[in-house]
Amino acid sequence: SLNIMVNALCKDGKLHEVDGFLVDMEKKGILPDNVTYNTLINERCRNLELDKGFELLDLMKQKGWKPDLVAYNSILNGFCKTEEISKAEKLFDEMLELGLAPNTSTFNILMGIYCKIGDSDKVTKVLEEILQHGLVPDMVSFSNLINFFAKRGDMNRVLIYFKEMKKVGLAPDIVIYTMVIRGFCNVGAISKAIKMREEMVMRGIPPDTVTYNTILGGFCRRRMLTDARQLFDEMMERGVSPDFCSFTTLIHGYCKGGHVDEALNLFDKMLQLYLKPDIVTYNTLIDGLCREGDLTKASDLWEHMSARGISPNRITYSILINSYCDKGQIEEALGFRDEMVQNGILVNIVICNSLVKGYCRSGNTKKAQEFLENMQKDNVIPDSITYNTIIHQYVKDERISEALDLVKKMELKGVEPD
RNA sequence: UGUCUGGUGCAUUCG
Repeated sequence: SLNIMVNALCKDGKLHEVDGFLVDMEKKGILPDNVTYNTLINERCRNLELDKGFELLDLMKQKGWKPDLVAYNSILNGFCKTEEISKAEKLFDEMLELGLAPNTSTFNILMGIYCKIGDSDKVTKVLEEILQHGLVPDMVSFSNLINFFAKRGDMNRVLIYFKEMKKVGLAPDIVIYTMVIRGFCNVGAISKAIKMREEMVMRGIPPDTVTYNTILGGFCRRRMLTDARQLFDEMMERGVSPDFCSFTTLIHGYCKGGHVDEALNLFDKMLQLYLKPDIVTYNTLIDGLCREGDLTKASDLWEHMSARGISPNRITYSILINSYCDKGQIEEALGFRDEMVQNGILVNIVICNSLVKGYCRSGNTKKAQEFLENMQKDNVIPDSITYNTIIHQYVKDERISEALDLVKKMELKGVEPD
């Protein structure tokens, strides 16, 4: 019951109240046990306070408790969250030396790290290790695997794991199905995505709003706006209400398809339904309007947004900056950048790349190249897009030798030309 | 009583 209380306090984010509570309990003669310590260690690690976690680990040893697998898993998870991979790997080896047999959770934590850094070989290896240790991958393992490979469009792998999980008696849930659908959409296999939706319905898992939004996004990316609209209407009929994401997705589709008018209609409809547009909705529309050259409406929306208490974020600014850069109006773009920085938002690589383009378009490749050199001072490292932008401009201007020089330069800097 | 993952929408070059 002490542990239940401690656990409840941790889940409520009231870690600071735990110490007092433990003191009170100690007066009554109730002492923490290893589960108590594990709970606290885990909470500290989740809050990225690994040093505190280790302190607790020492404390529990002092009190005569032997840290068990759960304690180590918590700390391992802490290293995972802070992406201290070598420390995590070291700790894992230590666990083995201590004779602590890892469980599936241990491997899931490791797999999580490799997913995060995008190391697909290691991800696969962890799965093999699970099997080598005589363990069984669980729902979390499969979630990780399917999510990871679906995002990268490796649908062969996704289907292998999807089948495998069924084989070991795990029923894919709505999230798994949606991840698979998203993967198919990403590789443009819309019909397979739709088949998946049918399968989930057959298995008694009706698609929810997120599932629909995923398919909607797939249609929109492939410019299948009629299908998208049909699906959107179908949602209503089936009682799965479109949410603000559904609207934004469709608005995005219409904007990219050059139907900003229809996008604006949807925006009105959204307001009528009392669905609150968020910053993404506004950004999407502002981008669409800028591309149309309708700066009046774009700035109307900016006002509308501000009036509703939503502040422009880095992407909002990048949209405006990019719009001016496209037109070669570098001074206006720089003005917005300055305003942004004054508002405490830092430049990033996307914005710098836009500005490089702005210099190129205003006929000043020299300035563009200067800017490229200087952006490192802002802790922004030029990437292949930065170089490509200028190279393309040189090619367009038939200044081939300068283009080749820059290719050499990017190779020298360790940026891969494509 | 304690440990692990999760699904949808916005900006930069070329595509």
